[in-house]
Amino acid sequence: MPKSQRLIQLIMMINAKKTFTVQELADELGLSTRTISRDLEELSGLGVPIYAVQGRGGGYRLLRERLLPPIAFTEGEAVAIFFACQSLGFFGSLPFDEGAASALHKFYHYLPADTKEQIDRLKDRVAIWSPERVMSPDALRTLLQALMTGGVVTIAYRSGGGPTRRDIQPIGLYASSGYWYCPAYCYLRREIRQFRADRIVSAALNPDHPGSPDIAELTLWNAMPGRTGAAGTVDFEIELTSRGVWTLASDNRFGPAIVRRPDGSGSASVRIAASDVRFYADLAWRMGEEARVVAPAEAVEYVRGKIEAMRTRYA
Amino acid sequence: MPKSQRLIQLIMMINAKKTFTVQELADELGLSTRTISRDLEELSGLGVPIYAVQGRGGGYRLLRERLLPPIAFTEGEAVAIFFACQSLGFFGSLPFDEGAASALHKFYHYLPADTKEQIDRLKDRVAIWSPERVMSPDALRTLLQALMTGGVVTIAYRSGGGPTRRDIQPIGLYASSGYWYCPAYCYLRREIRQFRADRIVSAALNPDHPGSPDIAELTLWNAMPGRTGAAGTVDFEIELTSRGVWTLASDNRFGPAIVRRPDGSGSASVRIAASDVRFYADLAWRMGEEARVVAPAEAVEYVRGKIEAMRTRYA
DNA sequence: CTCAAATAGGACAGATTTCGTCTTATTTGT
DNA sequence: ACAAATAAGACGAAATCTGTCCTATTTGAG
Repeated sequence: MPKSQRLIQLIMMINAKKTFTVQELADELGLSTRTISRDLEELSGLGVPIYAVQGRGGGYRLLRERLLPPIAFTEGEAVAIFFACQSLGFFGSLPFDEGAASALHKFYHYLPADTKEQIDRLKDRVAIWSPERVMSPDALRTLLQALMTGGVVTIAYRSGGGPTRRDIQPIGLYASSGYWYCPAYCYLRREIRQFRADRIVSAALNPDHPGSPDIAELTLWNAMPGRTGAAGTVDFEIELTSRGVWTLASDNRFGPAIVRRPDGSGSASVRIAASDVRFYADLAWRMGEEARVVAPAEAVEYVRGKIEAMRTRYA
Repeated sequence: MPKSQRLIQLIMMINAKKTFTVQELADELGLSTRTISRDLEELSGLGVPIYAVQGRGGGYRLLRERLLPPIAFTEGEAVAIFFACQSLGFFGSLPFDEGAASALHKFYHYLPADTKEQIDRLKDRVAIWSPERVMSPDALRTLLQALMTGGVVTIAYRSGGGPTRRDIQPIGLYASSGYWYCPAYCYLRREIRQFRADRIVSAALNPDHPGSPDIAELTLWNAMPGRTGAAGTVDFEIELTSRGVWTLASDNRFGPAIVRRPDGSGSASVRIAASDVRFYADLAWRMGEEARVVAPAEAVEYVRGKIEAMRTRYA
């Protein structure tokens, strides 16, 4: 095999191992150690971040960097990666932050001139915003670490009923409309719950609590549909003004269920878990006069109660 | 220069040009055309996506791919890029979709085994969700294209007052809490407006309308603060129950302004543009009994009116 | 149709690099 | 002190690479 090809093969082999000795590589490639030694020297001069540790137990190491072999990216791919990393940056306070930032740099730097131009033009014109970046990334980082090891985290949580302290075993971590949520098994309540990361006041790995392997195996996808409509379902029905139809059309809960009338107004009926009635009633409440809850009776009563409460407050 | 280094230099040179002839490279490197020809052959066999066009005016071309030189990525960077691309995918209906997907593939494929494991573990446990993916990416793609060329787009828009048809010149494109917004100069209203992409029924580039160069130079950042509080400002003041404090603490408009009382309740006062009073009153309305608008009087009246309207509707 | 500008690729001798072996020095953990 | 590693110089033999000189083929332009 010609040297040029061997070097590339070497990069890949190095890439796959963390540490290695010259002897190992020499055996694998059927070459003398001297040759490999020279090759590594050359690679090093070429920018591959390896370094040598002399002495017994020594060998070559990768400088905590894992190099990618010279993959070719499409222009489109490069642009996509750029924006993906950029939006990750906008998200603020998230586990991969620095990684994304430095990748962005390297990436941009090595891009051909005209792709750079294209990116320059778009970079100040396209963005993915997340409304806030108030929380510290510490909690997120801890949760992420627990997620990888399947460990348990002790958190101080600002819940609706006041601050609590509890052990949780994270199952996943997801961002939605600007917040990070962490579904986790709560050892205090003995069930799977969702925690909003910005309400976690402090978080620390709990090394004494082993955690359950069963829970460590759960993923976002099979933990989420936990909304087992245990107590049965009801039909939630609302009347909408024409403006209400317009506003709610883009809602992903009601939107698809809207039935429009010729005059522009409409109605929507969705089947929901009985336990979610209040939640949906609150959704309808937000719409103000544009929506009127028709069923179930419980929801109508709830809204009426709310109206009366408001009247009293504003009397 | 040894061949191995020359090959890498060649990759970079190729990367910088779109097309080139063997002669050019030979001159630049001071080698014979035959050698360069052989080198290119080798590079091609190595996976560099070049192809040749024979005949007069021919030469070598890059297969619409721009290769990156062999950059080394940190493990952290690789993970970050992976998730960045993944979340881009979750966003659905966005211009860089396929690019991100295929980059993801290449990336994953070439990753070292243990980084792969790490990613595998996280991939089903960490996600950035966007609530919906209802809209077709066509409109977005058109807007993006106009953004790059500084062109004008004719859109059919489902606005609050009913469907309209207008020419707009896009200034930017951003995603926020699950929606795509396009700030653009509207030739119908003769001012800069925000359009929500999912309300754009159809969009097509308007080649007859040249568009204004001034507007093409605007970016998201200098177009957004257009909220020039022309008509003066007012203090918007609300009272909060303790639960109200808890809920609103994470709001980025009111959150920082909340003043807590010993009993857990609180109040918040923010200075806003006079024209935004209704908007803020609606925000407060969503909180139901947990918040009571105190000032300005206009907002209090607005809420009272809303309560009465609700009473009537639910009578 | 013809010409010029490209790539495609074979053959071969001579130049150059690469490789293995041998050697010595140095570092470092046990 | 020893063993296991890297570091690096020297040198002849082997392998590769390079340039030159070919011939074919493709393709656009006049």
